[in-house]
Amino acid sequence: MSTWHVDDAPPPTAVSGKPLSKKGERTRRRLLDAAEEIFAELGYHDASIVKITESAQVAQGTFYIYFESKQQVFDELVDDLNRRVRFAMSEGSQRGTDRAEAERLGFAAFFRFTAEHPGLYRIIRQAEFASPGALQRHYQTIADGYIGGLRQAMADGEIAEADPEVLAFALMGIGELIGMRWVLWQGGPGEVPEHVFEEMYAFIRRGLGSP
Amino acid sequence: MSTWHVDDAPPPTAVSGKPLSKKGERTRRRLLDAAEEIFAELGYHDASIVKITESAQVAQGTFYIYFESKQQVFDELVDDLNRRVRFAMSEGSQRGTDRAEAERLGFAAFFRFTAEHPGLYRIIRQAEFASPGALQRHYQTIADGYIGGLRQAMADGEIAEADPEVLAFALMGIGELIGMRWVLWQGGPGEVPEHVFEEMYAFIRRGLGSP
Amino acid sequence: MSTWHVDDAPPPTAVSGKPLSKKGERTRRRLLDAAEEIFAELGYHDASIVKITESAQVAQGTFYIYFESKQQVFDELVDDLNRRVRFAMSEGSQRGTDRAEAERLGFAAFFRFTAEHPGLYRIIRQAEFASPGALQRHYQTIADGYIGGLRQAMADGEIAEADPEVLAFALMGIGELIGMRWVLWQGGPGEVPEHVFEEMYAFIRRGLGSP
Amino acid sequence: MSTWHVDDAPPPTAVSGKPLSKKGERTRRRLLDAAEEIFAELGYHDASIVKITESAQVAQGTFYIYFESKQQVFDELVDDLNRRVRFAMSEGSQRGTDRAEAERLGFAAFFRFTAEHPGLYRIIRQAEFASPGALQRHYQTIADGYIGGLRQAMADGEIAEADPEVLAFALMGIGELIGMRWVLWQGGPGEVPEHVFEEMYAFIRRGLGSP
DNA sequence: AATGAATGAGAGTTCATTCAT
DNA sequence: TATGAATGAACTCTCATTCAT
Repeated sequence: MSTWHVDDAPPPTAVSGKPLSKKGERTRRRLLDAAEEIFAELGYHDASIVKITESAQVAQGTFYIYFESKQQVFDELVDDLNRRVRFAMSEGSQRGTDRAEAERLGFAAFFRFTAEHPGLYRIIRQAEFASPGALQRHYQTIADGYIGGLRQAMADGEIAEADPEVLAFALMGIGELIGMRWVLWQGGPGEVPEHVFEEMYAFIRRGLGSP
Repeated sequence: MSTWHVDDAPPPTAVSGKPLSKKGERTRRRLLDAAEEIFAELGYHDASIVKITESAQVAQGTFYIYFESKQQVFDELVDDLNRRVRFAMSEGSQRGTDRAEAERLGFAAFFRFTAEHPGLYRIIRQAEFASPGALQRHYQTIADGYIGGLRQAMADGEIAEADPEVLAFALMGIGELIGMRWVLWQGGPGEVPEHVFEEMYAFIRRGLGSP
Repeated sequence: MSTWHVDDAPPPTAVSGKPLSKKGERTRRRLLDAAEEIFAELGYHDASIVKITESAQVAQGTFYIYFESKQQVFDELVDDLNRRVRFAMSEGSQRGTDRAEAERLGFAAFFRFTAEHPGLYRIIRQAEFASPGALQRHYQTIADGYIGGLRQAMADGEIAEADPEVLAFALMGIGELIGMRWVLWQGGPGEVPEHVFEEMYAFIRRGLGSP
Repeated sequence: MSTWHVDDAPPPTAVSGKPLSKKGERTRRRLLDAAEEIFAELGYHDASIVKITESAQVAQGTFYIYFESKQQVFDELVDDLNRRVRFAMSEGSQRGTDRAEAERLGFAAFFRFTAEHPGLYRIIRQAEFASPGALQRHYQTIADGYIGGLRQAMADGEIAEADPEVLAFALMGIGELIGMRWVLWQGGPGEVPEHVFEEMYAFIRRGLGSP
C-alpha cells in the first residue's frame, strides 16, 4: 500500500537526563518489558508499580530512576507500540511486488503483529482514559500512512475515488474488530484464520472498488 | 437489515432482593443516571462512589442499598447501554420500506445514537478492563443482530455470499472508528457529517456486493 | 497595654464542607489535639499522619475526613495558637487598673501562656519552612496589637516617642528569647522565674522611657 | 562591648579519618558550600543529598566520603555559622575606641552579617528540630560573649546593675526579631534601615541604663 | 578518590465498603 | 429508607544510604 515513515525512538536516559550505562540500560529494558506485560494483563489502573518492579525483580525505588511516573511509562509504551505497528506494516507492504500485493501484505503484517502481541493491542484500547490524547494520536498516525497510499492508488486508477480519510478509518476499524474477534478472544497468541482473512480482504477489495 | 430482538431489562430491586417502593425506585434511578454521567466523564477508575452519590444528592451509604458494588453498577450500565443501542438500530431499520433502506436507516440510527450519547460510547470502550467479558458480550449481541439480517440478504441474492460473522465484525469496526473519528473527537455531541456517512455507506455497499 | 481584637475561629467543618455532628466534632477535636502534641514533639516533618492518628486512636483515613492535608492542619494549628496567644495577652492586660499595670499583666500573660503550652511555642518556630508566610503573619498580628497600645501611651506622654513598630518587634524578641531560655530549655512546663521577669521588665520600662 | 573568644574550627577530614589531599579538600569545600546554599533555600527536610551533590557537581556517593550523614553536615554548618557570627561581632566591636562605640559596632556587625547571609539565619532557626541541642548551644555561646562584656560595663559603672544573662538574651531577642522583620522579610540581601537601627539602639541604651 | 545504580522503608493520600444510628 | 462517620488496605512517589566498580 504505502511506505510509512517511521522515525527512530529517542535514546533512553535516566530521569536525571544522564545517559545510561550498559547495566542501567538493561535494568530499564527489564522494567519496560515488565510494564508492558503488566499493563496488558491488568490494565492501566490495576497495574501497580509494585507489581511491575516485582516482575522486573528490582526494588520499587529503582523504577523512579528510569521513569518519571507510572503515567510516563505508559505513554512511552504507547509511543513505542505505535512505532512498532507502523514499522511492521511498512516492512510487510514493502515486500509486495505490485500495489495489490503490497496492500495485502501490509494488512497481513498488521494481523500478524496483533496476533504476536495481543497485550499491546489491549494497551492501546485503554489509552483513552489512561492518557488523554494518546489514542487519537495513535490512530491518526496510522491513518496518515494509509491515506498516502490510498491517494496514490486513486491517482493510478487502481481504486475508486473516495475520501481517503474515511476509507482509512474504515480499514482500521475493520482490522481492529476482526483482530479483536479472531485473535484476542481466542485467548493467547494465534493467527487470524486463513478463511477469515480472505473473506475480510475480499470485502475490502470490493469496497475500495479494485478491479 | 434485520429486526434485532431486544429483551426487556429485569425489574430493579434493592440489593436485599426486595422490590422497590416508588421512592426507592426514584432514588435508584437517580443513582444510575449519576453513575452513567460520572463514568462517561471520568472513566471507570476515576469515577468514585463519593462523586456519584454527590451528583445524585444522596449519602454514600445509600448507594449500597441499591447496588452491590461499583463493579455491579458499571455492568448494569453496560447491559443497559447495549440494550439501548440495539433498540435504536432495530427501531431505525424497521422504518425502511425495503431491505436496502432498512440497512441504511439502521446504520444511521447507530451513528445518531453515538452522537447523542458520546459518553456511553466511552463507557463501552473501557469495559474491557473494568468488567472482563462485558465487551465481548456487547459486541457479540450486536453482531448477532447483523448476522441474521445478512444471512437473509444472501438468501435473497441481495448481497454476495460470504461468512456473515466476518462481515458483521467488519461493519461494527467501521462504525466504531468512523464514530470515534467524526463524533467523539469533535468534542461534545454532534453528527457524523453527511458526506462522511455517504462515503462510508458507499464503501460498505460495494464491499457487500450489493447490486 | 492594649486591647487586641481577637476574632472568633470559623466553625469546624468536614473537608466536604458539611457541618459536623457531635461525634464528628469530638473526633476532629481529638485529631487536632493529637496533631498539636505530635507537631510540638517531633516537628513538622517528623510528625506523620500515622503517628497523629495512632495518638488520636482513629484510622489513617479518618484524618482526611476532617483535614485536607498535613499542611492544612498545621496551618490551622498556627492560626489557632495565634488567636490563643493574643487572647491570653488581651485578657491579661484588661485586668490592669492603669496602663502600666495592664502592660505588665499582658507580658505576664504571654509568659504564662508560653509556660503552659511550651509545645505551641515550638510549633511556631518551625512554621517558617513548614508553612511559608505563616510565621510572618503570626508576628505581624501580635505586633499590631502592641503598636496600638504603644501609640496611645506615646500620645498620653507615658513613654518616649519612638517608632512603635520597632519597639513592638523588640518587645516580641525579648519575650521570645527569654521564654525560650527560661521556659523551654528547662524542659516541661514551668514559669519564668520571678526575678528574671522583674529584671526583664525593668529593662523594658527603662527602654521605653517610662517615668 | 567585649571580645568574644572564637576558637578555630577543627581541620576537615574524610569520614574514614584520613587527612585530606588538596583535591579532597576542594571537593569537601564545594559540598559544604552547596549544602549551605541548599539548606538555606529549602530548609533541612526539603534539602536532599541529590540536590546538594548536583549543586556541587559531584556524584551522590561522593557526599559520604566526606560526611557521615545529612545530619552531620547540618551540624557542621551550624557550628561554622556560629563561629562566623561571633567572629563578625568580635571584629566589629574591636574597632570601637570606647566601650559605647564598641557595643554599637558589635551590634551593627551582627546586622550586617545577617543582611549579608540571610540564608544562614534561616538555617539557625530550623536547627531546633533538625538537630536537637544545636540551637541552645548556638544561643548560649553568643550569650556568653555578651555576658562578659556586660559584667565589665557594670563593674565600670557604665550601665545599671542587672542580671547579665537576662540582658544578654533580651539583646539577642531584639536582634533576632528586628533582623527578621527588616532584613529577611524584605527578601534578598539588604540592610536594616538606618532609622530602625537608631531607634532600636536608643531603646537598648536606655534599657541598659547607659548615661 | 570517585562514581551512580540500587535499595527499601516510609511518606501522604485515596476510596470502596461497612455499620451503628 | 437513609445516613455519614469510620475503616484500612493499597496506591504513587521520595530519599538517605550502601556498595560494587
